[in-house]
Amino acid sequence: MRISLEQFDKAFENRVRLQIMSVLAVNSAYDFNALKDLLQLTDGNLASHLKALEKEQYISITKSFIGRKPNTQYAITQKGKDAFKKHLQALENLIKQQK
Amino acid sequence: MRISLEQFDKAFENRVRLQIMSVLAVNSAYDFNALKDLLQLTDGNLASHLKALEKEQYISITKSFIGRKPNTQYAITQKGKDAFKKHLQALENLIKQQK
DNA sequence: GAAAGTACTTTGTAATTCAAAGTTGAAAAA
DNA sequence: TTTTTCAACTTTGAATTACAAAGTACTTTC
Repeated sequence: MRISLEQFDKAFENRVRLQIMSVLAVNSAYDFNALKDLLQLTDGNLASHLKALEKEQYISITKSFIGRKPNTQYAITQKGKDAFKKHLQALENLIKQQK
Repeated sequence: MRISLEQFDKAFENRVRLQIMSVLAVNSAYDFNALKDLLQLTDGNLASHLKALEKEQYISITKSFIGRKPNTQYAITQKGKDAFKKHLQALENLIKQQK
């Protein structure tokens, strides 16, 4: 017997990125500072994880101003949704085997 | 709101170790070559992942001979069971939020 | 004009991952 | 009895990843 490790998405192996995707999957958009607060990360670290997800085209970035303050919103893309769903399915299968 | 990233176990972040734990959770024991075959890894790579899990005391190692050949068996410990269960619970919660 | 806030980027260091090569000890083959 | 083989590692080295901290650019508020 063999197990394919490729059912799991490398981009979601890190728990910060897993959580970011989880948040963006259930919220139509989320901004930088709210994510930073939610996940308790330094801004540099958060920015680099977001960049990694953007590089995979799993999230999109929209910059604007709210009042006079700059605001960056992150949203999941269709590609991101598909990939995340597939990853969760793989995790679910693994969990199911345990029961 | 805040999310604790610590609900996820660092030792299980890597998908090789996640799969090893999954196999050992449902099999009372598994040997080196069977794991190697199952996961399609080089022996060095597998040995290092097993060592990482042993270091956490999540698995135990039993060396013996089968016929005249050396055989190393790996088994999950109680500590490993508890940690793995907790990790799966965290994953399950994350999945549940998506539905 | 100084300080503060947003959202980065850069820098530097430490940790992680992996393949490949080397090692050990016992057994089988020559 | 020397050699080869096999199991199960350990070591090495290189690439990648993760993270904090510091630096940057632009703007606004004091």
